[in-house]
Amino acid sequence: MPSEASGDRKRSLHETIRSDIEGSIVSGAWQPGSQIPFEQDLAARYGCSRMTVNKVLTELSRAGLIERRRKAGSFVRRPSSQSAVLKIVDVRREVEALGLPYHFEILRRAVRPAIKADQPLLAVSAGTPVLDITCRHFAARRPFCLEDRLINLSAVPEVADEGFATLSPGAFLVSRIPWSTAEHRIRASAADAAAAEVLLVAPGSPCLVVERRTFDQDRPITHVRLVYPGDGHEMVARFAPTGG
Amino acid sequence: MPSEASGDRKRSLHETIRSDIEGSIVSGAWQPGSQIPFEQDLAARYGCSRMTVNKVLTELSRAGLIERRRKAGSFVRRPSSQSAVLKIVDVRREVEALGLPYHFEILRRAVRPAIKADQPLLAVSAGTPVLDITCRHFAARRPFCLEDRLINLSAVPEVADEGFATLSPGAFLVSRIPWSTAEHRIRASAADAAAAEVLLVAPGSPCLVVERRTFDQDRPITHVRLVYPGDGHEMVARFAPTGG
DNA sequence: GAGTGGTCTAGACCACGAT
DNA sequence: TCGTGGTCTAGACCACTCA
Repeated sequence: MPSEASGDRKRSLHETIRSDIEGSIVSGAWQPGSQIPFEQDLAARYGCSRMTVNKVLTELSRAGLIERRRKAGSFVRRPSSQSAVLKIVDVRREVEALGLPYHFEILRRAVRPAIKADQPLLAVSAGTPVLDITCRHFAARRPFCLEDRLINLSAVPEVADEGFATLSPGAFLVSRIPWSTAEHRIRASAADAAAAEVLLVAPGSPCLVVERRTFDQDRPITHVRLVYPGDGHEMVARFAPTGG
Repeated sequence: MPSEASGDRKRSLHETIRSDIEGSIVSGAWQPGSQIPFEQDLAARYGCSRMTVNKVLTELSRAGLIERRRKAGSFVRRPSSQSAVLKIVDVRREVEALGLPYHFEILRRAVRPAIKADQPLLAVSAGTPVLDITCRHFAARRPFCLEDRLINLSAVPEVADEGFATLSPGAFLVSRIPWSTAEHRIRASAADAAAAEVLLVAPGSPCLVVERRTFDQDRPITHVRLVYPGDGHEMVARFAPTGG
């Protein structure tokens, strides 16, 4: 199994091991759910110490390719539905990173009880008070992003009194509210009439839509949908194989 | 600087160290660009071996929080403009995660010298041999994704002889080639005529476009553009703030 | 040249969890 | 119970790079 193949440039031992295992998984040679060799066996096979193998398997575990259980061993993880792990900061930071002046405006704001249609977005029972807010972000005075947000007021009651004079709803929440989990969805979508009007694009033109649900210990905090118009917006990411 | 605070029982030493350093960085106590202590100093400060500190700093480096240079030391990285950090495994795994049968086909394949137009995609000098390949991925026999890929043959010469009979180009590369960095761009785009025909959608309909450039130690390996048709495709991500 | 990070070793002890 | 992974050590050598 050790590759030691011809033409391999100078690679460290753990890189070689990792590449071998990753290849076996991605190629399907090691099926999801199947057990991979124990650390000791891999160490013997590669003629190295267990630490070196452990480093590789720990990385693969963090990367989500394998799952490890004490006493049981390590297993190829079933490809989870998550195809992406994503971090997003704040629209303001996003705009300023482009070197453009930023401002935003609140288009709509209402405190109301949650209705059934809210539940796929914000998992609260009907009747729970929510803050329903729409906001438009600008970069260099041009519409940059449309934000529709629901906030669970039973989890964050103090938001009801916030005027969002300087901080946008998203920035306010980030600064005040702890959260434990977030879930993102990214997709391409055609602009509907309302979004097209607000974003100054033609109806039906492609938009990048980012939806995020944020939880604190399984308690829903907020749901936000960000609509970025047209080809203009790119999300750029740079990362290394194992890093978070 | 060691926390050693009350109630920190359950955490391992390297978690404690990581948390301390991460805190100093995100709180702004350690400004971007400033140097952080050497491994030996941190080891002495925490009374542990250099390996333990090295593990933490390697993780932080992979996570993009710090930058490390031999002889010079480790430094707090300036927050980059990246709005997202993203991991994508492989289209095959993506499809199988949806519980759908997967297959792919090679639509076009050519070995040719790089031209100037390639340079924004793959940073190789003109004339360098590249493999230019187009491939269509299917989920449940319906077009799922269109892949246009350039591979730097001077970095990966063995790919020129690969038939991609069972492994798609992406899976093949992952299984064979080490990489140190990848850069992703995600955007919404209107399907052009060619893509629309191959993906069986109407021209101009919104598509999710993911572009990825992969490097091994600053040497370009491959550029790939994945076009996912319509509203159908979502990238879902779940993550926690700690960034593990 | 000298000092840093990058990697690796050959041990060790512990915690967890399957049996 | 007892084998596995999780963690840590106290060394070591090498490669890179700054001075």
